Amino acid sequence: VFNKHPSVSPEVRERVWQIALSKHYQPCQAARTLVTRRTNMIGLIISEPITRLFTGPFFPALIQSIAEACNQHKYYLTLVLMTTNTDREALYSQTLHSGQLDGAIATSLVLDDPLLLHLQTSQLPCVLVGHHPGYPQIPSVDVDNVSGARTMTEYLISLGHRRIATITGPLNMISGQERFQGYRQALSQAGIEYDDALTAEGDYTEESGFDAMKRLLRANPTAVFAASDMMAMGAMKALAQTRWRVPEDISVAGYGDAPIATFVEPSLTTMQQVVPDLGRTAAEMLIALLNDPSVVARSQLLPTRLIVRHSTRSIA
Amino acid sequence: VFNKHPSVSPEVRERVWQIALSKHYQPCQAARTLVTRRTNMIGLIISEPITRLFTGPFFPALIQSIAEACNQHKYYLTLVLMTTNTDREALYSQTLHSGQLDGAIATSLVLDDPLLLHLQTSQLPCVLVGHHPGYPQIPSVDVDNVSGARTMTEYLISLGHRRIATITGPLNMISGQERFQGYRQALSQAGIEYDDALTAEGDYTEESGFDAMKRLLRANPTAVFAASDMMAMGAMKALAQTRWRVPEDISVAGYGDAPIATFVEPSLTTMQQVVPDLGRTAAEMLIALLNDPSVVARSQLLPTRLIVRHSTRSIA
DNA sequence: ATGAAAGCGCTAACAT
DNA sequence: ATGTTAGCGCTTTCAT
Repeated sequence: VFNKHPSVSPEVRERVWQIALSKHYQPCQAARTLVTRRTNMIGLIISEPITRLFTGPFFPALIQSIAEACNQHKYYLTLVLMTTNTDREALYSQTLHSGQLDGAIATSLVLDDPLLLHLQTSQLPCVLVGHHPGYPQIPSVDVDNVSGARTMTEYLISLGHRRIATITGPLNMISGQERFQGYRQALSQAGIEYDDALTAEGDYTEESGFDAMKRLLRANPTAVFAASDMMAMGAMKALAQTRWRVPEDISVAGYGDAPIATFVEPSLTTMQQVVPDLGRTAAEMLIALLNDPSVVARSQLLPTRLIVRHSTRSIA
Repeated sequence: VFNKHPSVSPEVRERVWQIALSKHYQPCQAARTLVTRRTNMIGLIISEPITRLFTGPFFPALIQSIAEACNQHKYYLTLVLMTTNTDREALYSQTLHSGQLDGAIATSLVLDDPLLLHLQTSQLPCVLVGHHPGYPQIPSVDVDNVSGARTMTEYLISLGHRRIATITGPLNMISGQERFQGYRQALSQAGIEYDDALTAEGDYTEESGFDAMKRLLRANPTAVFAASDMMAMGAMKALAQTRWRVPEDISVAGYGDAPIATFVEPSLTTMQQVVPDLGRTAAEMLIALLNDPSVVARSQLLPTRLIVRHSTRSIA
């Protein structure tokens, strides 16, 4: 009653406030939710086997930026993680339909992710981090994977490289496919024939980059474009083991601008993706949607930028 | 009514279930909470300026392991992060008293953290990751900082080092103080006099390690013990810039066994702390407490283990 | 300007 | 074994 009503005041107002504060009174969210139908809770659903989840800096940065944006707008963030032994169906329907969440941000979806259907039928407002061509109506924020990968590959070509290998991301994820696509676009635009022996699939982790590089060595590339910095670092580790020098014998390029990429010797040439922008944009998009369901959220594609460091060199 | 009652069944049970499933029916948590007084929600409160938060692998691993344990026990995890412009008092009292949380896990507290008082007055069941001597009654899980740091320092001493510098963690945090204390214990046990010029305070970040190392160089150490791997890596960067070779000219040791520490050249000697164990233990402790408030949770100290890699060498 | 009352969707205790 | 009912703590509406 005394919560926000502008009419009650002159009388006891001040005294009530004092007492409330001193007793740490907080209105019970559950009761409030029951009538207002709002929880002020946003769920971040990371639909990825957890083993991969926190090996790179991407998710931490994403979580942080989303949490920050949520806090700023008085929302809470709850983390919905998939564990290996989680019953996904159960978790999804529970999470999405129990009314615990005002909205959801989902990320790291595979192409045929069951979450997408759940999201649709649930009618829960949501925003994707990473777009999905099969569900264009779900608003999303993403980096421009195709053009980023193309830019990097073009850069390697401009350095005189012809035998450019690639370590792709998981090809069952959009980002993996698109970066691969960008790579092929650049090759074909430069009139370089695509060679299957120069492609190896990874899963964004360092280990997968290491393994992929070992396989690629047989094809004698002069450069390699890895679809994530972690894989690029794994590749460099494999190269070091086999006494290839970077960048003298082979140029290595990554994707994502992981802070760690400045550390390795030589520091890694990479495509910058501003993860905090991704997270903040997604959160603000969702919150705008929640505050006014009539707004039509427009999906966004954030730019990437080439960062040249010391792991690539010209072979002119 | 039909939820779990063991008596209702034989009749329509099955049909009701089918319909429920097909309509994605989920009981409304808010209403349920209102009467049961349980939310199945656990809050992870990270009481640290976010700038530091995700620069290392510690928090990601901690979050992941806690989330995993929570999911396993049908709890949700909500993340309570401090942003630079957050009103801490408001956030605390809201979070702790609004009944949104069945319990809390708090970490990264500074010595006089206001959260501790809030936690006490709120009566909310909670577990600390990282103990606090001023609040021994709050159950906690921690790694053995003192003995870990002592072990590492003893190891450096056993390698023949005498002029051992240290880059401490934040001295307003228990872990920072204790690792420093372990370092001093080892020195004094070996009869080496403590030299203030060989100590520099950092804040666990790589940048602070870099800066600290620059300052320490004037004191001509033959070894340096950094209280975190990230600081050790910053130190190695500073050393590389000034042409000190590791480990030929100076040995470098870290703390925490960050995965990244295997990457640097040379790979980093460090103290292993099993972060997933920290998180899981904390979560399970809290959940046990929630399920049966009569249990008295016993604080735990998890062991650390010396991992010798290539950044340290004997100067015998 | 203030007080009273209805009802959100559930659970638990009770009555059949 | 099943159906009925009270009330959890709030917001909102309506009556004073």
